[in-house]
Amino acid sequence: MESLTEENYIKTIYALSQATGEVFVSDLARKLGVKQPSVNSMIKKLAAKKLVSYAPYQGIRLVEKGKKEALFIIRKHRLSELFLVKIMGLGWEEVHAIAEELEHVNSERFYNRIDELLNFPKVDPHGEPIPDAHGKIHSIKKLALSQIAEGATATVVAVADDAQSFLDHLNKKGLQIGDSFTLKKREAYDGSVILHKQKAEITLSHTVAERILVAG
Amino acid sequence: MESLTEENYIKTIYALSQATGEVFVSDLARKLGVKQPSVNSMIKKLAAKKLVSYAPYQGIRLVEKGKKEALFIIRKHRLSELFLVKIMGLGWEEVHAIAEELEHVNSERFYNRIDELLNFPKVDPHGEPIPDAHGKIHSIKKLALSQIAEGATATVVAVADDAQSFLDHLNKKGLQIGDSFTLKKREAYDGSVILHKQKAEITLSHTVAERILVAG
DNA sequence: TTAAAAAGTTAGGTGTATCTAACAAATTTT
DNA sequence: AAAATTTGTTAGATACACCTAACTTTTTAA
Repeated sequence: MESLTEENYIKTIYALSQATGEVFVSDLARKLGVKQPSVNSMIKKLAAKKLVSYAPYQGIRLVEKGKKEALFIIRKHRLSELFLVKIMGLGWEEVHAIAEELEHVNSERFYNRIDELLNFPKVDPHGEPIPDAHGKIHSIKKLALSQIAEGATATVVAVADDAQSFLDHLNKKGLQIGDSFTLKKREAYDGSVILHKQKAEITLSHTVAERILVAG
Repeated sequence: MESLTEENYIKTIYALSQATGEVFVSDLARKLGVKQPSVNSMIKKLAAKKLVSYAPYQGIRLVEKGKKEALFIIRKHRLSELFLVKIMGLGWEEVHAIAEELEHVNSERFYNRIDELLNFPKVDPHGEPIPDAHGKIHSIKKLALSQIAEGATATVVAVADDAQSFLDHLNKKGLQIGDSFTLKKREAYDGSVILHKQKAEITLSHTVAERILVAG
């Protein structure tokens, strides 16, 4: 059984490693709003518990046990969000903060019941996959952004082109792996799309949209 | 904003003072499963925050601010229990433990929404009154079943014990909140009672009858 | 009314999670 | 290659909530 703090570290390590691959002490400190020495000692502790592996300047990595932990926390978070939207009738933009608290509730019974009431959902309101009761994530179908429907919400999960120029282009547009958006409009004559990502509006050509893989 | 630990102290002080009037350091230590010195220093802290007043050998008392705190925690606990039973479909005997965790969730929005969905209920699944959004309690006079007269008719409104084993016992006897009955006979030698509930005859020991609260 | 039991206190110590200050190692920039 | 920046470390301190051991005060029972 991990402490609330340990849970937050593990969850954040997972999230950051999904987003950027490598997780440094400094990244984690920034994300958690604590100072580096705090992260340093917590990482040592998590490493001693065999939840993470770590070598300076090479990043923190979750090992099997830690990854499993992370998936269970994420399961609780995402089920909570969906539950708050679907059953409690709250708005998807206001549920994150509440789910941050609910995710630390310690009751298999509670979460399995939510799962059941929601009919074993595969994704949360942000389109993120929900790990099942065994901690398994059902591999999400990846779709080209160019193929999704107007009005649909999705999350960028991969790119189909590794070229520097392409990635630079995405950076300039302000789009990266992990970003969720709603497809606002598709122009019929050239297939370009207008996305809404949080408050920003992003326009992408069909060529670019074809190379972005989304799920949701 | 109080810490989780402080919340638990305040809630327990309230509960014990309802049950027995006076709350001693030793009572609180026993109930919370900590040692007396721990309670001693926490009480000092709560007193410094003007949440309780305390004099050795005279008991701990919640002052206005502390009482208000307590009522809000109790509101969250009882709304959680009712919510777990009514909306999540869990059994009344299994919700106490989950509500212990939910009650520390920090979201007015969440609890007010539950309140709304449940249509501003007055009592929880154990018949205990639920403080409203302003911390006000509307209560009815409750009497121990062990104290009512032979021949009298009454309705079960609450239980004075949340223990799983006790609730299971009541379920086995076929008695729940809201049931009406007539007290047919009280055995003089051991205080056990025989109730008639519709056509059924239910026998309860004195110990059990003491823990069932009824309204006439 | 004295002895025993219960109630409460202080002193000093533990583990957790954080901090600042000072320093060291690696990477990036110039 | 030197300088600057980023990244990471250790050492030592703090607040919290708990503990044990030793002690005192009050209440209760013999």
